[in-house]
Amino acid sequence: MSEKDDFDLQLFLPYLLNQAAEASSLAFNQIYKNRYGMLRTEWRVLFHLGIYGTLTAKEIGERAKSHKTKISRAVAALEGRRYLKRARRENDRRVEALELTGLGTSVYNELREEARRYDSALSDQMSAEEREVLRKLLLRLSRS
Amino acid sequence: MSEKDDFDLQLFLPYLLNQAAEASSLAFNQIYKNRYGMLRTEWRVLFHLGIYGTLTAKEIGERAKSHKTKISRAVAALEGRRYLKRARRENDRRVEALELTGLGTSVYNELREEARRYDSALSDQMSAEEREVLRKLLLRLSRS
DNA sequence: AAGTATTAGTTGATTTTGTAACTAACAACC
DNA sequence: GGTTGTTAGTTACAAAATCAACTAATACTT
Repeated sequence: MSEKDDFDLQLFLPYLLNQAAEASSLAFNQIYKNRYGMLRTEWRVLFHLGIYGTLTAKEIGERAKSHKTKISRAVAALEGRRYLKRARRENDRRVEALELTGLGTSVYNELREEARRYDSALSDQMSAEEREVLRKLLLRLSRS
Repeated sequence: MSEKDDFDLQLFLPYLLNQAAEASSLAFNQIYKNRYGMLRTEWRVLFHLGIYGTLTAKEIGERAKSHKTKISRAVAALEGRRYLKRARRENDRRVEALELTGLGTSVYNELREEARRYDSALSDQMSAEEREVLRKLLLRLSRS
């Protein structure tokens, strides 16, 4: 424990953010992983489609700041599990509109409820003002 | 942009934290990666040793919450680059005490200065109180 | 002191990610 | 209308992370 140097890694924001992100998503990861065999990018795609209805792979990638190969693979996996379907866009046949199936929607609904509960449990550890400050700053950092 | 669902992914803490963590470490990653060819776990090990002087692989793993195989490989890589040296502990020959070499120390010193600058640039985007709240909450979330 | 259990750390196989090159469709320019 | 450039998405290969099995040393138990 005795430091020979006064740099505090625990206070270095990129490190601290990573530790907090990892610790605070651990239990949620287990849910989509163990219960539905989904990967991180897969649940993100699922949520984007659940929330926005119809999107293209490119749009999801931009929103989630994920590379198109990751999205491509996640979409293929979700399609294989019959959670989503693709529809080529007639006026531009490079693009495909992605949309959840009934099955995908019901999985999304379940996971969304889990997410709500999970987020509440985390948020309960802070006051309303703290929560506000935290969300504001994290959003700011996400954009920078 | 039109949502068909009112769940806000941008406000879901595990997601938001991950986005913020990723965005805010991106530029720093480039520094240790491009300048020293280091990987994430490698700079973490380097920093732990730079800060605490001497640690075992196990201790680093506990502090950084990283699995021992990751640490083992990072240690091997840093040793190969002559950034650290190992010393078997005589009273318990399973354990090795890890310590930075002169070269490792100087790399650590440079990176530490980069980290300080980098952290200041991020912190400058917020008020002193905001910074305080953020750090406090992130620490709390890291432990949970 | 022999046998079993633990612990520190490493290695190998599998899975996942990242990078680059690719295909197919469209756009722009001459 | 043919060449060149761009865009959406996929595929192939390399790099890295994860998980399980392993070795070597120590600790417990009888």
